[in-house]
Amino acid sequence: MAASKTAYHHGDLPAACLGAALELLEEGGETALSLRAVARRAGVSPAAPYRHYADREALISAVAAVGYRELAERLAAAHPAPSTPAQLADVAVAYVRFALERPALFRVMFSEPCDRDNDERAGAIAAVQLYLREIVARCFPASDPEALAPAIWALVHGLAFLFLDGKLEAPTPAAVAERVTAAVEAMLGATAS
Amino acid sequence: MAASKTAYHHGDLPAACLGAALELLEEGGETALSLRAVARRAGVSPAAPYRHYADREALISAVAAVGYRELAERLAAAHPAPSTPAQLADVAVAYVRFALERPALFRVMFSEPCDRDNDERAGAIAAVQLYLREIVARCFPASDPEALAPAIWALVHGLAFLFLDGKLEAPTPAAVAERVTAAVEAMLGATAS
DNA sequence: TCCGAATGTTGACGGCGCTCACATTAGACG
DNA sequence: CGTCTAATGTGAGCGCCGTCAACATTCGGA
Repeated sequence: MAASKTAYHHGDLPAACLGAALELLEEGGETALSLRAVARRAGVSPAAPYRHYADREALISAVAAVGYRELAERLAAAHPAPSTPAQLADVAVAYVRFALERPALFRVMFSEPCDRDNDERAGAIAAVQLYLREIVARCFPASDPEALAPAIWALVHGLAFLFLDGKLEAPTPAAVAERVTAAVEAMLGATAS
Repeated sequence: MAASKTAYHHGDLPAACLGAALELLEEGGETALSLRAVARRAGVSPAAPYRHYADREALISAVAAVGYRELAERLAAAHPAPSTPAQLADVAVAYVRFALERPALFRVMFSEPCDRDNDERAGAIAAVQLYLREIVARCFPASDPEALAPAIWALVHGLAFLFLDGKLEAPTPAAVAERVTAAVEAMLGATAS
């Protein structure tokens, strides 16, 4: 739009690449996310993205960062500040639902060695951990959050991946939600009582 | 060895490909596992593997199947028939340790859409589920295995991936084991009591 | 012994990530 | 308002990849 007059300089290639990458991911999965395809979609030569992203990994990290933000929004929308196991289960369902609705994005967020040098990703992870610790402290005041928070994250994260990879089956989103709440309550209901 | 006289027909190319694939995976991670590299290592032309594996996916599925067998062995070695939460925790530690010691193989086993048409993979998954259900029935006779077994698998599986992807930190294998047992007991100790 | 089926080779196609030399332009500075 | 530099995009090209089709070789049964 703002750059239509020149046709040489794009205007905002970094953002355009990010958008194109997210679209490609949605449409064709991880494999469809190639730098060349991104460049094509942005209407630019194959080498242009390299001015803004060091390599494919860098673009993917940027995509992952977007994913972290969207996941955080979804969790907050499920419940802003859960304080009971049932509310925690709602957040867990939102987590798994996000994974199943945007599988490629979720995989990009978590299925990579996750280079430490990316501050944005590291920050997002730290934020998740802090967020979880608060929830656990509210829901289970008697527990040790240092042990329970990672355990809960692992439980939910594991459910997400097992469903994603077809290791656990559930025909409908509602069935998924049911199995997730069942799993969470099977573990945490007991802990709470 | 047995095929050195002809030099045209390999002798057992499928097995050689599988072996080469596992080696490449160990040495260079997922990215190093290309059909061409496998063919090179097997001392054969790039197109030869296609006589035995329909495509890259098929080879990878075969690799994954090997991984499932090895994982099963490791779990059985940790404890043949766990019947207490502590013994279950040992199995959990073995699971996570396997993931961390052979990260690329573990990723291949679980980080793929897992095409349904592969009986071998589907069978392996079913076996894991059955195995787990038995353990749960032994450890927590009062519980509903239908809900608890997937939950436990998810917990351990999630721990494995979070460690693998650097989302949870632990400097040494011993520290990993400690965190895993802590997580398992934080959840299951309460359930058992 | 001979012939078909199984197996391996050669060569090719398009796509990929990435690099380098070059072209174009924006924007700071005089 | 002009000029020069740094930022940005282009084009060509490298080696790798997955995959296929046509061809060569060999094994095993009739």
